[in-house]
Amino acid sequence: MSEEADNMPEQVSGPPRRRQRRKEARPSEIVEAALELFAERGFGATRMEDVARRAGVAKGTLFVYFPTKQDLFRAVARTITAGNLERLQAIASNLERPIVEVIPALLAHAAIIAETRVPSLIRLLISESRLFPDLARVWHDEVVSNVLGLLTSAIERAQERGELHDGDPQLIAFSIIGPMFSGLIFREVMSGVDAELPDLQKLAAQHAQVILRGLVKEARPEEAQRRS
Amino acid sequence: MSEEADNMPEQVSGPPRRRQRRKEARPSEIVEAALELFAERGFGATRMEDVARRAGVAKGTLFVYFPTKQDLFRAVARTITAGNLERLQAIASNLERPIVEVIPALLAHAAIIAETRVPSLIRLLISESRLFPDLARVWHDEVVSNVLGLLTSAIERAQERGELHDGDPQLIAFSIIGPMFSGLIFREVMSGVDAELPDLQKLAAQHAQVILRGLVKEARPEEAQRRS
Amino acid sequence: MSEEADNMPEQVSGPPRRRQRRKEARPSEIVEAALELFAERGFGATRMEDVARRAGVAKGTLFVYFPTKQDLFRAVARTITAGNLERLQAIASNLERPIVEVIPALLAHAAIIAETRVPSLIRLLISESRLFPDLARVWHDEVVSNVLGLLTSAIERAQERGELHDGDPQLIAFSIIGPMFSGLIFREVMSGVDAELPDLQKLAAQHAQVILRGLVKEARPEEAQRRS
Amino acid sequence: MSEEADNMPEQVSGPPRRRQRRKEARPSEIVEAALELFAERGFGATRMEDVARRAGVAKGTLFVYFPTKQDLFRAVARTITAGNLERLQAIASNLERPIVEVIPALLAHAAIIAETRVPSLIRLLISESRLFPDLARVWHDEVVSNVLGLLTSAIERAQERGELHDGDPQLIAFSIIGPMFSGLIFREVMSGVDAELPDLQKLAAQHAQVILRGLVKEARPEEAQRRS
DNA sequence: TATGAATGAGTTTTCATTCAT
DNA sequence: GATGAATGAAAACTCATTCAT
Repeated sequence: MSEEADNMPEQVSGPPRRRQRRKEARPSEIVEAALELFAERGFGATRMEDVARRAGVAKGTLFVYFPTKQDLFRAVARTITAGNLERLQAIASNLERPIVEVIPALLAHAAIIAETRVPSLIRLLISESRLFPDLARVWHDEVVSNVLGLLTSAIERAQERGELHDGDPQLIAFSIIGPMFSGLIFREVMSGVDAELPDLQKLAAQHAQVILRGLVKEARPEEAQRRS
Repeated sequence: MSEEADNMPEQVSGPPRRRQRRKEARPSEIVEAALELFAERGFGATRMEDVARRAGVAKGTLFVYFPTKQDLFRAVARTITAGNLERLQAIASNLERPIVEVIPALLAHAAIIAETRVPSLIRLLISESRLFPDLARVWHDEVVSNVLGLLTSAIERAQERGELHDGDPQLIAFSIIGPMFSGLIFREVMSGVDAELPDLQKLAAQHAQVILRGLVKEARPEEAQRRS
Repeated sequence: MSEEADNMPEQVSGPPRRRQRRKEARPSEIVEAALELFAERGFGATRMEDVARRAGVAKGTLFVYFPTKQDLFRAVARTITAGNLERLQAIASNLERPIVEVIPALLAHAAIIAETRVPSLIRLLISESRLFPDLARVWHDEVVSNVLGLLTSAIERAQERGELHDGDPQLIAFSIIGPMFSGLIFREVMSGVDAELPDLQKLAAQHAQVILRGLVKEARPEEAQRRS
Repeated sequence: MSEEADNMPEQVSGPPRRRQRRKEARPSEIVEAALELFAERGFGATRMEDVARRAGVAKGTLFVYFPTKQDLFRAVARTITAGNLERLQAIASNLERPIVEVIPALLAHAAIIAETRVPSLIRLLISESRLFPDLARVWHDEVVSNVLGLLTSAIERAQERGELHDGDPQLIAFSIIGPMFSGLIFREVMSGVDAELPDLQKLAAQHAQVILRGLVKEARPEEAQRRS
């Protein structure tokens, strides 16, 4: 397994310039380093010393900004949440379009996200929400319920317009997103296994087709696709 | 005598369950106790002492059967896998039926599984596969690829029979199972949050309807349902 | 300054017999070692590692019996208090005698105590009651108020019998004991200084004479002394 | 910016007292702040950061004037000693008067001192003389031996004049001052306990009466008092 | 000089693991 | 085998002290 400080060239090279003063930058540098390590190894298996090393600061410096390891983790969690809030804006702004366009776009977007480090952050949140119960709450309130809420109301509107079949909109949201989420977790967990990983790009495209065929009333999803 | 008894650390876990002293059962009792605790708290946050207490044995006894904590975890992982293999037999035996029957049954089955402790075990595997890379491999080889494989070939056969639309069968499998898997993880992670949790029974029923409509060629899924 | 492990011959000699099992004895051995070091250096300047070394156990063993350093200190404080309670019995049993006998005996007793480690324990309590507020309370309730209370009521009885001059009995108690206490503290604090330290034996004898002359009505304290 | 501000450790000590920025005053302001904190918490439990905050300067500034924490403590000790030297002058100038006047005045003076912060300084010296052996020496040479010396020679002169009974003058000094010293320590240590604390004013008056009766030859102490 | 962010040696504390009984 | 007291390496955390600004 790879030790830390392997892919952070600016750290190891040359004599470490000591005692740089950059109070503004420090906390976020530390949070960023911690985020990487927590995502790689989880909370318990990450040592403060490793975080310090990756952030390029002394062990004690961490405690200048974060009194305990748990506080550091909470800051990391907040950063993750905040980062995803931005992403939400982009999604939200698209949800006014016709549902037959929204769904493929949303799924394609999910496939793109899967190429970022978001999947490993999701894995982190799934793992550590056991030990940090409020983590699940924050993540729910600030991210999950938003995505789900926006999608759900878009579905409701489409149902009211008679475009979609009836059905609980929240569950329909699961029907739409679920396969992408599962694929993303699958890839994340199985990345080390030399198994055939699902191509999320293709999954997005194919699932869009299937789910639209299942959801859209009287519609030839093929036509819908063609239009977009 | 025990003047300091009030200073001794009190464990969070309940009263020690003194089980029947059956020598042969020891290892599996220990594994069972460890399974519960690992699922509750994760590998890192579970102390061997807690496992011992819950198993009703002395700390040292754990090491008689499992040389290290990691070995204990591997035994736990093996048990989880084995447990699910049995479940697989049941699923497999049903996959010969017409696909319009298989899919609703499979989803209903997933909804039932969600009521067991399987979801927390899945969470455990998602969490700890970071630290135990072979865990992901074993889990993949023995469980996931089996389920996915069986379902995939059922889909292939149905496609060959002209019952289903074309499409990558493996990705179709994700379209089918993904929403249930996601709902199950959602419930697991958000159980502590007073949020509206998806009803997996309903999700299974509704998703079956939607996905069949999306997948089945020329078929009125309603008819399919009626037939079953 | 003398390093530890200097006056504990049985510790250093020979290969340390490891892993001796003496659960009964351990806590008190540790408390005893801690007591010595706390008395020598105070709470803050005593390292747990030193306590462990002096007690002849591993660092971790301390934490088996005392979850925190503060808990260890509290156990030490309790031991000190308990030890002095025994001493109190001896004093109490003598207080029924005529006051002219009681006072010289009490002062002589104080001079003897001064030869034990009690003075350094008193110093410890004076020092650390700042950081451990309940320490002062316990010490007051269990020791000080007892000594003072017993002496005070002996004085009251003597006043009622017309043997002693009037006056607040509690303050008279200070007049009696105060010089011995002060001398004891003086010796404790100044022991390292090559100053002339008061001989507490002589102080006890002389102060008895003086204070009796000041307290006893119509009495020739010389006669009182002669009788005893 | 200061996103983590809420994670920063909040100090127990009050709001930073921003004092006038008078360069010359700096060292003594620092010493004063340190004096207060050392007296409140002792040397070990006082952090340099606390001292800086209370002195209204930056942490680094302390080290401009005092190379180490121990040096700061020594400066504090010197200040205490110096402060008391002044007090000594006042006492000394009175010791020429008749002993029956000197003793009550001295005791009354002690009762007044008890209302200042001197008792907590005495406690500090008692506590820290363990770690700072020269502290005891300085304190002895510059304060204690002076008081004791002056009082002792006053007693000697009175003995030579035939006013007082025979006896070791130094021990007589303990008989005189001891109760006040003890009462002062008692109040200091037990101030947090809701116990009955001795009234030092009354103790001074009553002990003066008692001790004079015990010390003065052929004298009615009542007359002596009346004269003063 | 004054500052306060940064440091790192030193302590406390944890807990998997050992081993005498 | 079973036990649980004891261990000690490893981790979290503290704080006097340094030094770039």
